[in-house]
Amino acid sequence: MNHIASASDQVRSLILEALGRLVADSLIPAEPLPDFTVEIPADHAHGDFAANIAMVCARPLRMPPRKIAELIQSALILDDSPFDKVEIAGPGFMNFYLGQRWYGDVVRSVIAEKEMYGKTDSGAGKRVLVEFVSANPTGPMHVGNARGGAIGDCLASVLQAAGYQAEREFYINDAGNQIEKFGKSLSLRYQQICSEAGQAVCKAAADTEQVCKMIYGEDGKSGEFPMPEDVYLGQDIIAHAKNFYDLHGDEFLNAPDEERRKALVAFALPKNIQGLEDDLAQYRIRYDTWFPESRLHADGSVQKIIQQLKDSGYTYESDGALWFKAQELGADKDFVIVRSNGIPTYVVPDIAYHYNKLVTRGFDRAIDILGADHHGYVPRLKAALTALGVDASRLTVVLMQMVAVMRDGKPVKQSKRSGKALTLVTLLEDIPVDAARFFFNLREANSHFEFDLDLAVEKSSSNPVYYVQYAHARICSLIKNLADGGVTVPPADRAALQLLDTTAERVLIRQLAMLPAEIDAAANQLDPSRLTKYSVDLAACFHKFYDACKVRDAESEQLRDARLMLCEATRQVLGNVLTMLKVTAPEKM
RNA sequence: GCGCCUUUAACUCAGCUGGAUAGAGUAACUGCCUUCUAAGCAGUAAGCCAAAGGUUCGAAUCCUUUAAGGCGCGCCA
Repeated sequence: MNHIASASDQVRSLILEALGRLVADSLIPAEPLPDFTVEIPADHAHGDFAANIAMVCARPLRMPPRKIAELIQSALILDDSPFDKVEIAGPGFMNFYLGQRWYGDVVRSVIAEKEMYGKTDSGAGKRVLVEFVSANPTGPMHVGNARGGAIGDCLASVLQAAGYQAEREFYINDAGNQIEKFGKSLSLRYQQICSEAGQAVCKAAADTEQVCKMIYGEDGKSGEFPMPEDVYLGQDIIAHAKNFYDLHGDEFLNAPDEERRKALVAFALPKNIQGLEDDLAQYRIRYDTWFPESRLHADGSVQKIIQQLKDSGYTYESDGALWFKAQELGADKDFVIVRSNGIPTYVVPDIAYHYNKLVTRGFDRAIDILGADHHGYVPRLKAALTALGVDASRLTVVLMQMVAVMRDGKPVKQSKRSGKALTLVTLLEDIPVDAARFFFNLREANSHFEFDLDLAVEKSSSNPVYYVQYAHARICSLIKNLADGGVTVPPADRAALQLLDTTAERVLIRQLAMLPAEIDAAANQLDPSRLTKYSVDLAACFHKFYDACKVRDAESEQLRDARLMLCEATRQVLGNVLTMLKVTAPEKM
């Protein structure tokens, strides 16, 4: 039950009814009315809902706003409404104040609806595919993937809570140039290991890890084991080569280049993909689908898309390559889809992939979580979909700004190529999953994010996740204490709940009431960080209530029971939100 | 050169479709545990909302210009 939305709707209809009476009594002229807003004022001294009807009517009615407000007020009938009173304030705002019954109803709803409380059906069962992380399987995941993971996973949860049929998907780039590069890198490392110098290292080193370190050297490419420019240098590549060597010895050393690379990729790639799956599982992310790019090549989708693009008339040949007229469809410039060497560029599988999502599999919407460095590519992808006759607005790309990793107050360079970037796994060795997920979801995707390593490693109370978890643990402990004394949470009782009338109690209840509206807002704006912020606010409301109101030693048993119900409702809501964020809700800390 | 993003307190950031005296958390300083978890609460101090114009009853929010920073602009992915 969304008590906020329903109260807000009632403000609107009460005003419209009042205006109708005023017109009927000829107290105001029958003019068409402009739109007006009903909002929740920042300061609750200004009521629980404020309407600007009088101000927006000033011009068409040619009357001062406060005068209009007074007329409307005199015509309002508040009986049977959730409101106690209406006041006129400031330049002509009409401030509506909720009555005690409304507050009690919120608590009753939460307790009755339990883990269902907060869910809405705004999504009307529409099928949405959320694709996120989709990290390159040629190496480990980095900090940016950690952010994308937290955002994408929570967004999917939020959409589900808002009544969408949301699925999570990981797109595996297991084809194309980067796989070539992967093979080349593995092959070179394998050859190095087979070499005399490599064998010497293997004998001298105690284990594979040490072999990797020694071969990697200072920067991964110099010293005894030089590497060219266009390869992956990370130690994980060396480890794969070494493991492959341990299995096969040098039997592939003199094999044709192509064959050696193929064997190495076939050996290493599945391991990497499994690694991604394991690491993400540790990060509490489980995908509905792992979709391999190679499938689109194998089933002819890529070739078919090229033909369809040609048929659309939006292609032309130039310099022996096939170009797509993206500019005519809103993108910044045209781009190549098939190189002069006959190999399609990376965008083609991408187009085929999104076509697969929206047409072949028939999702109503596709949402991609991408790093901001891909922003230039989005209009191109959309242009291609448009050419294919797909409504491009069904694809929404949520861009996340880069994560700036800070150590000792200075930015840490994230070099992907040298393999020295901070990995998700390393990160999770230092900070708990709860903290990482919460932290990466604290800011909206579009905000530039500063990740302070020293702070994250600290595990200190400055991390807001503890603040929220503490509120939950505090309630659990409180309820347990009372239960030990024979006092259990009573069945929702309307009369008792009327007693919750102090500021702290009412503020807390209003915050409980906000959950469904927050979920809808987060789903509409594709911004799951709203829920994280909501949980912090809710925890703050509870801590204040806890400080201001005694439960066990309340003035009366009835009040004690009412407060106990409020605690239970708060525990429920905190739990519901933390579940969505996949952060644990501890019973004690 | 062109495009996208950002600029709010000492630091990290909120501020919903324009609304009433600009918010939180850190850090600083003051108080509050013989009573339900002090990982908490209350308070003090801290701001020319990057700058300048414009739109209107009303602007941190919308428009234009400027400045600073980040990221893109390949027959790489």
